[in-house]
Amino acid sequence: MSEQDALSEARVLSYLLVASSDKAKDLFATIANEMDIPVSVTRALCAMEGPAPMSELASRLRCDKSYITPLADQLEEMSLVKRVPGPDRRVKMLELTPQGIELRNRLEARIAELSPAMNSLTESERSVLKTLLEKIS
Amino acid sequence: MSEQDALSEARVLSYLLVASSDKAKDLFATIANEMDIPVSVTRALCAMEGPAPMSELASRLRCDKSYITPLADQLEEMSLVKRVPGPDRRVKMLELTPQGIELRNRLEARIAELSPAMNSLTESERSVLKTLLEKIS
DNA sequence: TATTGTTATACTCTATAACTATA
DNA sequence: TATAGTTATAGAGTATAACAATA
Repeated sequence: MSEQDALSEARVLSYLLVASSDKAKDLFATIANEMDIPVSVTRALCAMEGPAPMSELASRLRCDKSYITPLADQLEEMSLVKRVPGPDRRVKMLELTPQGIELRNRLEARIAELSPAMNSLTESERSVLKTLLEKIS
Repeated sequence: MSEQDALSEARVLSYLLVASSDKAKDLFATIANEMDIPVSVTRALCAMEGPAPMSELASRLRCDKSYITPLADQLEEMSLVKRVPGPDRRVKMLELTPQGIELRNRLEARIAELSPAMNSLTESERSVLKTLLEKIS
């Protein structure tokens, strides 16, 4: 591969990453709209596993902590998560409620139905993609 | 793979796509900041190849055409592109100027230096990633 | 003094809708 | 009537900075 091709590859790959993530965001928007809930809520649910400090959700969503407070408020109002005490008294952990888990499961199912990654790739391709994305994240 | 794992995979993969593309956007922001130009300009330059209608840039950037007008104005003010006549008189094509090409080359070089995709993946891994991303785009 | 989360505010990005000119 | 681009405006999403409580 020539040096110029290598440079051009960097640009194209970065552009493709931006484009495909925009597409993933469109998918969240479509599903959020179907389910009549805010996109921010769907993204938060997809980023949550077990109980974790609010600051960890901020880092997973790559946003400022000040964005998490009203988001967590909304999630609590919708009874999807609850704030629980953390290891020290400054920390508040977010924990999915049973309703939160149930909604997250429905989200997963719908994403699986609509996602181009699920529809256009084989199982082994998805596995490779996941590995590669994890390497660059 | 169990059915539940397949669902969870869909969610995790979508989350990873969003996260990695956000990271790619951060990269553009960092470089734009270094070069003291707007992020929108860097993204436009990376999405442009030969002369193309303004509407095509909109579709490459996945934005509304109304966003392209002021962006093209800015690109012209910076002497990076010029509007040239298209196949019919409604269409305006955007064409990179020599300065535009020069800046795009510098952008490419900087992306190649900083991009996690270039730094953390081998050449063959990048090739696979590009193929997979193109499949789902 | 440093850190977690909160609050109030401001800003950036981008879309919507109405418009002009071509087709 | 439909399409490409333009304009003015509005809205969503998110960050910044100052603050409170705790470490």
